[in-house]
Amino acid sequence: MAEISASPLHIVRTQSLASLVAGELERMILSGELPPGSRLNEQALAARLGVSRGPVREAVRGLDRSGLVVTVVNQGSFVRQLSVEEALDVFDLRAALIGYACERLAGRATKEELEELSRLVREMDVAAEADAAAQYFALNITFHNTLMSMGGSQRAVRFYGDLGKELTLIRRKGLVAPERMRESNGEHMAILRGLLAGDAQAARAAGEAHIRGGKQRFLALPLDNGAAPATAPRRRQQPA
Amino acid sequence: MAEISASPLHIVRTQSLASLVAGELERMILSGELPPGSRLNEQALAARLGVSRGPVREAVRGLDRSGLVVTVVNQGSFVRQLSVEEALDVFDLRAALIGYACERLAGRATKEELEELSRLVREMDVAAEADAAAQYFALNITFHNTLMSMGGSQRAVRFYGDLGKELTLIRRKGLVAPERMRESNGEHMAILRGLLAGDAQAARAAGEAHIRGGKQRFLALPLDNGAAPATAPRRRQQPA
DNA sequence: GGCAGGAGTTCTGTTGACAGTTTTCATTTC
DNA sequence: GAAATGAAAACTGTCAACAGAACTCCTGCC
Repeated sequence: MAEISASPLHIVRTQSLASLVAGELERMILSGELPPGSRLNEQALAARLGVSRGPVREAVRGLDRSGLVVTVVNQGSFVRQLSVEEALDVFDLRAALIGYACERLAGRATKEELEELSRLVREMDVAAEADAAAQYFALNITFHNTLMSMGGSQRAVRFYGDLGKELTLIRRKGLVAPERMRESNGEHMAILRGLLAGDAQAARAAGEAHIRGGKQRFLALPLDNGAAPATAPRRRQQPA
Repeated sequence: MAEISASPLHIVRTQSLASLVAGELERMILSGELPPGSRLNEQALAARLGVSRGPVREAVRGLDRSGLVVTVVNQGSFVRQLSVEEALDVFDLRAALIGYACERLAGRATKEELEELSRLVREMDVAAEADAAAQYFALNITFHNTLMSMGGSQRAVRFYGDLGKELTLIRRKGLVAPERMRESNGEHMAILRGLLAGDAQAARAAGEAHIRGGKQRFLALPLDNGAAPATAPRRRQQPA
C-alpha cells in the first residue's frame, strides 16, 4: 500500500514537507484522482506519501482554507462538493476580481505587458482554429493568471486562483466546442482593446462580460453527475 | 509565565483546540497585543495557552493563510507588517467586493434586510452625532459584514472579513473625527438609497465610492509608526 | 424483515520527544 | 576596536504514541 519510491517528497529539504504534501494533494484533487466527496484519510495519505500524519494534517488544513476541502471536527476532511449555485457565485466573484484587475491595469500597463497579453490571445486564436481544446484551455488559464498578476495585488491573484481551482471541482465535463473557444477569445480581445486604449471602464466591463460569458458557457454544458466508480469500498462519504 | 487558568481553552471540547487557539491568536494580533513584526514563538504560545505545539502550529498556519501572519521556513512565523501600498491594494479589493455584493443585493434584498440596514445606518447617525467613535466603529463593521452577508457569497464574506482584519495591522491610529463619521455615514446612505431603489448599478457605484472614501480617510490619518515599546528583549523580528 | 443496542475497529485530536537548522554569544585574531 | 570563528542554546520540522470520538457490524428483539 505504501508507494513511497516514485514520490518527489524525498528529495527536497529546502521547503517543508507540508507544502510538498499540499501540492501533491492539490494535484490529486484537481486531476480528479480524489473526486469531490471523497475522504482524505490522514493515515492512509501519510503512508502513501511516506511521511507522518503531521505534515499531511497541516497540508489538509491549508486546502481547507483555500476552499478545496471541507473539514468536520472528529469526522475528517473531504474533497469539497460544489453545488451549481456555489459555482455561479464563484463566477460572480471572479467577474468582480477580473474587473478590478482590468480597471487597474488599463491605466498602467506597460508596452511589454500588453504585448504579452496580445501574444497569448493570438496563440489562443490559433488553438481555437485548430480545435486544440486542451491547449486553448491551458493558454486561457495562463492568460487569466497573467492578467490578474499584472493588474491585481498579490492577494487578489491568490484568491482568484483559489476560486479557479474550486471550479474544477464541478467543471468536469468541459468538452469545449471550437465555436465556444472562438466566442471566449473574442471576449479576450475585447479586454485587450480596452487595455490598449487605456480605457479603464471599458476594460473592466469587458473583463466582467468575459466571466459572465464563461458562466453562461458553464451553464450550457451537461452536468457531469459523478457516476462514481465505487471500485473500493470507501467507508465514509461527505455528509450533507 | 504560564497563564492557563483564565483562558477559555479548557472548557470547550466540541470544537478543536486549534480553532480556539486560532481565535485567541487572532484576538491578540488584532488587539495589538502582538504587534506587526513580532514573532510567534510556538513553544511560548503553547505554554502560555496551556496546550501543546500541535494545535498552536495548526492555528498559526491558518492565520498565515488568512493573511495576518507571514511564515518563513525554519525561521518561524511573524505578525504581518502591512505596507501602505499593500493597504491601498486591500482597499481596492474591498471596493470590488463591496460593489459586487451591493450589485447582487439590489435586485433581491427583502424588506426585512433593507430595514435592518436602515436601522444600522440610523444608529450610526446617532453615534456620529454623539461623537461616539468606538460605537460608530463597531456599527460600521456590523453594517459592512451584514451587507456582505446579504449580498455576497460565503466565500466573499470570509475574504472581505480577512481583508478587514489585515487593515487593522496598519490602521492603528484611527482616531476618527465626527466630521469623518458623518461623511462615512453619508456614503452608507447612498448605498442604502441605491438598494431601496433596486438600482444595481447605483448601489454598486455607491459601495465602491464608500470604500474609496475610506481609503482617502485612511490616507489622511497620521501613520502610527510603531514606537515599539521593546520592554522585553525580543530576540528576532521579522526580516525584510 | 426491519430496527435498536453494543462490542470492536478505525480514525481524528492531541501530546511529548527527537533531529537538524538557525541564532546567539563568548572567544580569538587581525 | 572590529571582524571572524566556533560552541552552546533556542526553536522549528517531523515523528511516533496515546486518548477519545465516530463508525461499522454483529447480535438480539419486535
